[in-house]
Amino acid sequence: MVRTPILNVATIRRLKAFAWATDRQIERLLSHMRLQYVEKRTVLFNEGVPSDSLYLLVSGVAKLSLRSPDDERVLVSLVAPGELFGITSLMPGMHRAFRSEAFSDCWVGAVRPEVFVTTLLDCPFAEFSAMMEGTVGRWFALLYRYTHFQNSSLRQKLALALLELAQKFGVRDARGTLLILKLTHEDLADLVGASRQKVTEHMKELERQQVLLRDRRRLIVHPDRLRETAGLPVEEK
Amino acid sequence: MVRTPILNVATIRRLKAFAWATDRQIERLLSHMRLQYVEKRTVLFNEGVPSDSLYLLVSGVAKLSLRSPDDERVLVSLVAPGELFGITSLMPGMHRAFRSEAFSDCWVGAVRPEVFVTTLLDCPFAEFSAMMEGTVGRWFALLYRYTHFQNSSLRQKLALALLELAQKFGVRDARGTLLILKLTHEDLADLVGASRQKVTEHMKELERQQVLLRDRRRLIVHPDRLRETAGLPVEEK
DNA sequence: GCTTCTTTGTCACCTGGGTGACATATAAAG
DNA sequence: CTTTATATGTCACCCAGGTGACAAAGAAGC
Repeated sequence: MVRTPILNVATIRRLKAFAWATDRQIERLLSHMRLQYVEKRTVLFNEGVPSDSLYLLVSGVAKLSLRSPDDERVLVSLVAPGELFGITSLMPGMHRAFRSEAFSDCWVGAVRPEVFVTTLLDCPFAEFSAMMEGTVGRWFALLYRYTHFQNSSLRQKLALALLELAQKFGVRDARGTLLILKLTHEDLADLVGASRQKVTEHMKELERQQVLLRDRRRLIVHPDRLRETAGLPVEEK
Repeated sequence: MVRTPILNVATIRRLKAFAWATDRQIERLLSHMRLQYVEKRTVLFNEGVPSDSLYLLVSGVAKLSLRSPDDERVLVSLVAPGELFGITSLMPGMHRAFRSEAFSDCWVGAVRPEVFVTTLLDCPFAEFSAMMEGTVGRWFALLYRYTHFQNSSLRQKLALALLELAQKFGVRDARGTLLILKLTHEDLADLVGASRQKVTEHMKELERQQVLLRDRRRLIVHPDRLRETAGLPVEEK
């Protein structure tokens, strides 16, 4: 039998969660928090689904993971009691980046992100979340790339890196997406953590496969084919 | 000769920066922004230094990098015009995670983070930054680990992952830091993106070297020696 | 034009870590 | 105390990618 934990200000303080908040704020927040028991191995949310809740791990251990190209699970992080997770919910329209599941039996508190922001910060949710997106949103893209690097071949890493570059520096072109940057193979190698020589080899190969082409020192890439070689589900954002 | 760009609301809109802000807010922000020209290869800030400015890339390309254990440079990201960078300045007392330098000649605008927050969001800086730290701070630790994985050997990755776990799940113990978690080698393998077998081998080796020891199925690690095998500067944070 | 520097392309060779296949421990279940 | 499942150890073998070395192309300077 499982004893339901008591969630009050003292518990929160012991967990060292919301350390910056006042007792009054925490009380208000708790009154909006749904506490739930999650059995080991149960999935709380899956990557890709819309995110509408923010979670506080009260006890147990939670796990964040994602599926890599070759269908392996990458364990991104283990969540400790007192940690907030499901943070994509703080950014408007952002979908879950990772799957979350209980690594052991857990007690989890869930709040709506709007409630979270408006109780702890005296500011409209829409403004806060726009701010978050504008500042840390970019870092998420980085985390995305790096977590997906795990268990990927050099070819896949290259494709992933080029995709990110295409989003940032690409302009539409008759032949594909032109990167307005002069990148050497050495730069690319540093970006994906590989040797210059192997990057050269793979770039040649990608050219051969029509995934990209070069006009002088400028790259023109074909995003759809890049997604494919990166082993991503074709289409979507 | 270099022509100084004009920074006004129209320019900002063209750059698609601060898309969520009103014209008035942008005007106020611009009045506090110092515009500077940065020549290719010039370092704007180094990893590890206190962060007191937030930057907007106006033109050119900037580069974020870090030094890996074996003293190689890891190119973490290339920054495009319109992007904000130097975001650690939004979190109190946080030091720069990466070095930033001009990848090409750049024009960069700098603001104090307090000004940034208080002009764009009607809320005290201290509250906002505490909130940021409490929510996205954890994600930075993740990004830190993953960027440092680049160019690291399996042994170093393991050490890095164990360090992170020690911070989250460790309790002081006579013999070191005890991880209150039962982790299988398979879990560790998923965490660092390696095969179970090799993890077993390296864990044995780390035991032999007194970097960690096992009490039944619980791990006791020695953080300082872990830092060392991870190739990190010993001590600090 | 020639010279020099940087970038690309292609080798041959080596090594860290993946894979499959076991044996042995340890824990859980009955 | 058995039985069964799950974790750990160890090995032989293979391969992606690192390393060094060098040639060929572009760029840039003079």
